[in-house]
Amino acid sequence: MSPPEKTPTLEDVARLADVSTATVSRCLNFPTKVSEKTREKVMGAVDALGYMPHFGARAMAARRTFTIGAIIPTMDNTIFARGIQAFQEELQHLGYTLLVASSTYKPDLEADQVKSLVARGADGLLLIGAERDAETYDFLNRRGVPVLAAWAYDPLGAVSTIGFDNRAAMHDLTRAITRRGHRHIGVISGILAGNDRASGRLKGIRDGLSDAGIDPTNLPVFETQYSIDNGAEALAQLLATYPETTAVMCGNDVLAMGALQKARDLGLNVPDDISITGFDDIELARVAHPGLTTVHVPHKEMGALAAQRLVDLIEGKGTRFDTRLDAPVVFRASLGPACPLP
Amino acid sequence: MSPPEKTPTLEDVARLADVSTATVSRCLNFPTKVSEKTREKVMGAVDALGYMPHFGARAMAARRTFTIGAIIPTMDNTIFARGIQAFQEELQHLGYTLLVASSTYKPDLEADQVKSLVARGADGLLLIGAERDAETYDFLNRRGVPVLAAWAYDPLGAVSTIGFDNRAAMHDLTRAITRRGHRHIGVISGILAGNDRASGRLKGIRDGLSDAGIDPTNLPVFETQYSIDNGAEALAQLLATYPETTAVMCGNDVLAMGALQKARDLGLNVPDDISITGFDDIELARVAHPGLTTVHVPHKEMGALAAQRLVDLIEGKGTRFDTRLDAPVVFRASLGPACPLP
DNA sequence: CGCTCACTTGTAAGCGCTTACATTTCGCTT
DNA sequence: AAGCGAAATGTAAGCGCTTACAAGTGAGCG
Repeated sequence: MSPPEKTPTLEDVARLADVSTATVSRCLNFPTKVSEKTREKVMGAVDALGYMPHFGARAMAARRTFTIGAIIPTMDNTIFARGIQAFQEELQHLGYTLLVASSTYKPDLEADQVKSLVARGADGLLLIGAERDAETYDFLNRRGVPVLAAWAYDPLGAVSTIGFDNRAAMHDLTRAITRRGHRHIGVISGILAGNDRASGRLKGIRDGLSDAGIDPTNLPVFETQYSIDNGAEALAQLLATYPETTAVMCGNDVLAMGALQKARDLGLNVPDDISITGFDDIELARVAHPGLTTVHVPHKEMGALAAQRLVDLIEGKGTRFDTRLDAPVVFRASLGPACPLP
Repeated sequence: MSPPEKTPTLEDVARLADVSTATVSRCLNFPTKVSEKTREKVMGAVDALGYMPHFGARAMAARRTFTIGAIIPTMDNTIFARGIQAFQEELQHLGYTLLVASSTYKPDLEADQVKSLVARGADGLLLIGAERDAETYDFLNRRGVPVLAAWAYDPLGAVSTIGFDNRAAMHDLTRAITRRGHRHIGVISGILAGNDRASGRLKGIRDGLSDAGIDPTNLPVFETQYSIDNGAEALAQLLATYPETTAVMCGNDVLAMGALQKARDLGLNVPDDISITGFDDIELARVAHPGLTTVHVPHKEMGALAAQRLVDLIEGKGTRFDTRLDAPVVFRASLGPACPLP
């Protein structure tokens, strides 16, 4: 085992190519600013040495990193995967690198990660949802770091947003359910505290029920962390407490999958005995049996657009963007007959 | 909108606390090396200014980042999520930060990311699987960057590994299947090229069949990327070509889920008409209907141990580790009766 | 009461890169 | 052939932090 060789530096390259460090730097960053001949010499030296610029040094000298940070609540399920994937692809396209962190839905962890990403030199940040401490936004603002809140649409909020209207989408879905004649509806929601998406969705349900003349005051709401198991567990509890329920609206598809499985385990037929709906339209929703009626979130579109907007923000091509996307209801077999209309 | 204030530097803190920059630095990095009194002064100044050390500068000066990079093939499904989650938690515990990149199963993209992570100053790297270009390992070796290959066990390979024996695990599962009397077995595998886990698993199947006196030469193998849809599609093709098949072994749970759904769509009963097995034991496998017989991969244990080993490697507390974990078969309803034993 | 030694603190030299500014080179014009 | 501006290159000053080394400060000791 030979001792690790000193990693080559810009200076080594300069020496080997017999030019100044400035020329090497220019050659790497602005190839056109250098003559054909020297460019070849330099590139030859770069290859020969296997040189790679030291990121920290570059960040320090250039005050730019071409890195963007994203903090997502969880990597544990695929809710955010598609969107982030698209975000990252578009970013790469635009010449930026993505750094992802996961906050496990903890606001204070998120706050720390914001600082850490900024300390790491992130040129901009993608955050999920728009609701968070003003302190965090202040910090970012003071530092001059652009932020984009995705999975959210709030043109009046503190920062640029891109997303859809969680409340409106769930409102639509609720209307579809009440129109089918369902009167006894239960909700399995994600944890509401500090999660504007979850609370927006719940609001949509309540509003939808009101519209249909159903008093949402005593709406059964079971709040639990997003996971299949929790969804299953919640359904069991829900039905134990409110056996008259004919439709269960879940805060996302993962919970709905759990509910679906549990319903089957309980010997219930979906949708004949009970209807179940989700939110997100992840792959699973489509292949589930029965197919899950849910709200389609335009993950890919949102991710790609988010990248563009954020880069625009970073490069000063705008100071505020709010983009609203459609999140239509997708009807599949899990929502079905319940009662004839009254 | 006020202009972004200059972000405070170590020097600002030093000035405010009326000490030298060296003292501030020491105070932050080795609190014990500084007197109680100055520590308070300094920390007061740090808070007052909202100071955060500039990561790049620190990396450059200290030649350490306390950052570890991980490159996983995909974030698109939950295969790696649990393991990485555990890895990250343990890392945090040990005072390190995790940087994740996704290679989308492309070896050359992975190679680039290795370089990028090293340029970013990663003190060590976690890679998935042990099979890759010697060039990459050479590079890492020359740079003196420790690597740990997870989801792999190969004490003779180029680098430290932690994982389980993919071949042996699948061999066990195959034995269980042949013992039930299945003779017509089909395989839905992940892409084999450049994926030692996928090929190890296939080898395990072939070996298992040989053991049972079944010639694996003409074993039907459908190779496809990991996704539910692809699993479904592959099952359809498989059954169209080999209708006599009574058991389908899938390269992972995601493929198996697709196969399960498709089987139902085709009006087949699992396991009465056909048995289906997976690999990984993700949450879905347990709640699926019927429950999926699969190989349990000790994701959490592997992730946590990987963190410890890698940090040991980085801190010079060893130069080579190979850890082998158990990956037992988990029997659930998807593997069932087929034929009475011959 | 002066001296040693163990702590604390300060000084200053980089770490590897970018970039404003100075200088040189080169192709043309006159 | 001299002169000129544009293009190419070099010089050197940082960017914000760590750390070897020097210097200062007291407590404890004879």
